[in-house]
Amino acid sequence: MSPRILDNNQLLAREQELIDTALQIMETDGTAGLTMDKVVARVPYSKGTIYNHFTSREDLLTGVCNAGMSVLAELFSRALTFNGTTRERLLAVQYAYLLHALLQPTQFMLVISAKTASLSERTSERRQAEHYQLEGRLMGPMLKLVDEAITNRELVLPKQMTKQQIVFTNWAGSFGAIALLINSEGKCSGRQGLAFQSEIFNHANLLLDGMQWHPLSHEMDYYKSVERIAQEIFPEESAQAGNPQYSQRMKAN
Amino acid sequence: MSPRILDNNQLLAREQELIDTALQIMETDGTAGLTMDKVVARVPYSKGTIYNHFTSREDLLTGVCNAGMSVLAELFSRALTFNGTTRERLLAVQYAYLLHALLQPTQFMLVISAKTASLSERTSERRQAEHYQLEGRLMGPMLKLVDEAITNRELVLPKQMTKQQIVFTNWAGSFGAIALLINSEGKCSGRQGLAFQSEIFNHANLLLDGMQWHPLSHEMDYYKSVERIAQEIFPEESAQAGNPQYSQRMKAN
DNA sequence: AATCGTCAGTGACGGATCGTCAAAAAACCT
DNA sequence: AGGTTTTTTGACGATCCGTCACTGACGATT
Repeated sequence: MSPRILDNNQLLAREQELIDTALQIMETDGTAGLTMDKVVARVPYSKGTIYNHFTSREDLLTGVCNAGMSVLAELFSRALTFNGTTRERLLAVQYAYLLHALLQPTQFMLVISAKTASLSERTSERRQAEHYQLEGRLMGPMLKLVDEAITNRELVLPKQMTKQQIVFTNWAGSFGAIALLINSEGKCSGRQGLAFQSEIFNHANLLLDGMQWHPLSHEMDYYKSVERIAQEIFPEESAQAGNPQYSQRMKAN
Repeated sequence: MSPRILDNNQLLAREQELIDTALQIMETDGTAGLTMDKVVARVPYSKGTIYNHFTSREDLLTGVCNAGMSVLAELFSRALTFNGTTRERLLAVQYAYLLHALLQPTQFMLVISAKTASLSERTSERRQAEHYQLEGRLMGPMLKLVDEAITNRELVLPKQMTKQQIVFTNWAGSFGAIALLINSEGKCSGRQGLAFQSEIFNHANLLLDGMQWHPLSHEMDYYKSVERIAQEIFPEESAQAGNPQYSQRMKAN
């Protein structure tokens, strides 16, 4: 009656292997350069087997996207362990978001593509559900942070705004700034490197000041906070992302 | 020596015709559904002729994007004629942006795709230059608005921020909020219609309050402003975008 | 008027890609 | 060992991109 039931763990491992290879290809050839045939060539399975895991190329892309969201959730958790005010910890989360975007620009942009009709329509139910669940895992901690800020009296909810809206508006701001900058390397006259980072934090600080999330930016030096976040929470990642001074211990100048 | 010289105006007209057909296809089949063969089928020219105008499918996409930016620039100009404070007029520009996104979601998303390497690498020099020039035509008026606000004393430049950064951060905020919402119809639990609009304006108002652009949102009812903008400047477009109450004169209830 | 030279236009074709499916191989059961 | 069910395979049809050898239209020249 049941000749062989495929080991579920083995299946998941293979799925991860496929996602990893897909990501490798995308890092060199871009999203448009990802081809099922290329994946087949790099992997000991045939095309048919791959299509047993992913219903289409788009389904595979959503898989890569979900994998990225998963590591991002991990970064968010770490960010929230920062020792500081709620506003500083929110900044830490945004810094994590920025790091992720710098280290994995392809995956970062994938999040918006995944919401496109042409992608989501061709994505399997299962993976779509996984996607929503991951969104929750990203939003959840930030909602809790807002709660905490409210009970701490560091934030009072602006008129007719919900906690969800607070989180959304912060996310949207970071996303927009990063998305517009990340694909403008050396195009619009001279913004690069540190400018990138400061745009994101200018935006975040203006927004947080606007909603009166204390301490306001004139009451506290948030540039210092960002440096502390980079050094204490994300030294490795900051170094990789092009801020070598934050890496553990470089030969001092 | 010169058997036949192609009329330049005729060429431009044909190019526009091709862009229009491409846009029509994209409206029904999505960006991914745009195919050169489909364009050929709808047009009295052969594939070779089309490739005389556009070096690749991506070049055509950039052409469609540029056309969208051109009408957006027109909307911006109209928005700036609103009779009100500088901050109200900036809101009008953002409202124009929102309208454009609602009416032409495909073209709206194209702006970010156009910055992707896979697209810009395959776009002709000519059209790339046109693209940058259009960016200028969008940014220019907003820079002038910031200038005006500064001389009016309605805005003082925050520490270490340039006028360009002010404009960028506003643009990024609107872009992020719209981009995240526009592809979430009925997915994330219940946001729709008016919620869409209010998210964008919550974000803009928080940001503008944060940079102390007067009058602040507690000093003035900006919901009223938005309604005035919709009625006085964009009645037709607002109606099309799903706010029928703003259309010129409906049979009153 | 006949001929020639130039250039826009054409569409069949090569190469690449997606996703399928009939058949082969492998695993399991008795 | 033989039979049954699951899994894998890769050749194949369909689609799409972009090219290029060819066609034909038009003006210039004789």
